[in-house]
Amino acid sequence: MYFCLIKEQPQLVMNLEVQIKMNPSLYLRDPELSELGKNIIKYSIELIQKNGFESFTFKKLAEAIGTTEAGVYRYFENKHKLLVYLVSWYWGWLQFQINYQTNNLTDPIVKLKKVIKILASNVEDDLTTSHVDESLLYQILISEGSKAYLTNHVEQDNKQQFFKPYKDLCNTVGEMILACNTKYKYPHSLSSTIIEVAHLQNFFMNHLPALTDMSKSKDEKEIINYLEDLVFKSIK
Amino acid sequence: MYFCLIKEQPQLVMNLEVQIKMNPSLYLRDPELSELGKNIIKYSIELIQKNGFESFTFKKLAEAIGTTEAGVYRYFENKHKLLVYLVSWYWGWLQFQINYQTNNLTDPIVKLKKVIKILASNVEDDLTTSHVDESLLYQILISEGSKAYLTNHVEQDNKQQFFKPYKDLCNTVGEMILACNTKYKYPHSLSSTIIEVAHLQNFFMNHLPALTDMSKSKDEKEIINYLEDLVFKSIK
DNA sequence: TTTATATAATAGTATTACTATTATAAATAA
DNA sequence: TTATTTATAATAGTAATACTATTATATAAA
Repeated sequence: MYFCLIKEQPQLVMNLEVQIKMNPSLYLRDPELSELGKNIIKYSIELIQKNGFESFTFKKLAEAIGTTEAGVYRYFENKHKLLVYLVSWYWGWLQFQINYQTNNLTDPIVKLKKVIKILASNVEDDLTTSHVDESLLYQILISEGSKAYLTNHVEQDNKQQFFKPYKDLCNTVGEMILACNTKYKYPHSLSSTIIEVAHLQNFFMNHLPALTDMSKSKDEKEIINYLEDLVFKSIK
Repeated sequence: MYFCLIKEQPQLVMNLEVQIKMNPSLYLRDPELSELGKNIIKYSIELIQKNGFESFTFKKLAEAIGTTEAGVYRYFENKHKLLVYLVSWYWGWLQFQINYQTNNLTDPIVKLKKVIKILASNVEDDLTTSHVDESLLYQILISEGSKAYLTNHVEQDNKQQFFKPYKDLCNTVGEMILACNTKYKYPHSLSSTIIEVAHLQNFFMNHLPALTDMSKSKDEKEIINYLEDLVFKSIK
């Protein structure tokens, strides 16, 4: 299980809050368990989205929060692990969203279309996760997501299960592809292709429009159309 | 024009050498015009491929070559511009390869298949480019290629035409897609998708096999099969 | 009350990414 | 020829980054 519902302030109201279960190897101290920890998550999302991962430092983060550099280091070993934490959090949250939103659907094609839409859409901030702005996190995934695994230490990171949420999601989508056509030969590859291309085309559309055909409208609906065309022609 | 044939050692033999014309904004001094410059290219390819771009520094490069850090800084402003230089060089070289190898083909489908193969294959070292090992450079493109544009300064870089070779290649492949089916709606997006997915699936196959269906064989021919399936079902 | 334990702040260090200054060599002009 | 410009290279820095070690403070248990 990757997520659970927890009660907060049980003495006041039944305030259900979604919490994504994270791999403990990603952090030194669980950021969910303190105000400082939650601020580290909140402000790192803001800073990385605003200035990019390269210019993001723990010193700048600490200044934004009003703590010291060492304060941040007590929670995360380095900025790369913090990025992997944020990216994993997003995959876990997406997994929850997909399960939740496709739960009631029976037609596998309708289901897969819904998933493509979820993968390629900038969501509104989910208010059940107070310190995480999913909309900003989606932007981070587009611009910085692949940097979580494009390193020289991917294989060690993989051994520590850092990419399990991504692989789980890829499996879920792969199964939905097979539900449409059991004979399709590349369910996992197509699944990772949809996920990555959704982000890439979004980045290109906004920054390098010559690499897409969605340059004029800059509308993510066009990316959804392109992906639907790609996927359903492939598995038909 | 992005490439030309130049003569070297004309007094000895007609030794034709392919030279890729590079955007002068990428360097402070043209590395092609001196021994030190050529060594910077050669050893940066070796070091980045071996240890990854993050751990690559001008100091380590200088030590490998036998010069000083400041010696490298005379050629490149920073390591990111050097990466963009290498990536651009590769796209220019690929453009040349594609033009050269599909020149004689008339059937647009045969032509596009050839292009997919070129895009997804690890080439052997092209001996006409003495100081560049294309095979290592291909590995760099897979692991580090997207870092050339996934920055906060993409748009400034784009204004300086840093990504022109990539866009030109994307256009060439896009035209070949249209030659197969003039009514296909997403030639540029499909083109950038093929190029990026060729690299991504290769990386996943070798490092995160759960994200692909080519994990057992680890054979790039399977990536070519997957891409052919994807492309020709899409444009049919 | 003492002692352990957790947490936080201070003050460092090694490395990275550069830059400014000085030195040397080659090319050209007087 | 010598003087002078120009180009190139080496030395020695600096500011910022990515950490770490040590010390201080607060809290909780014995």
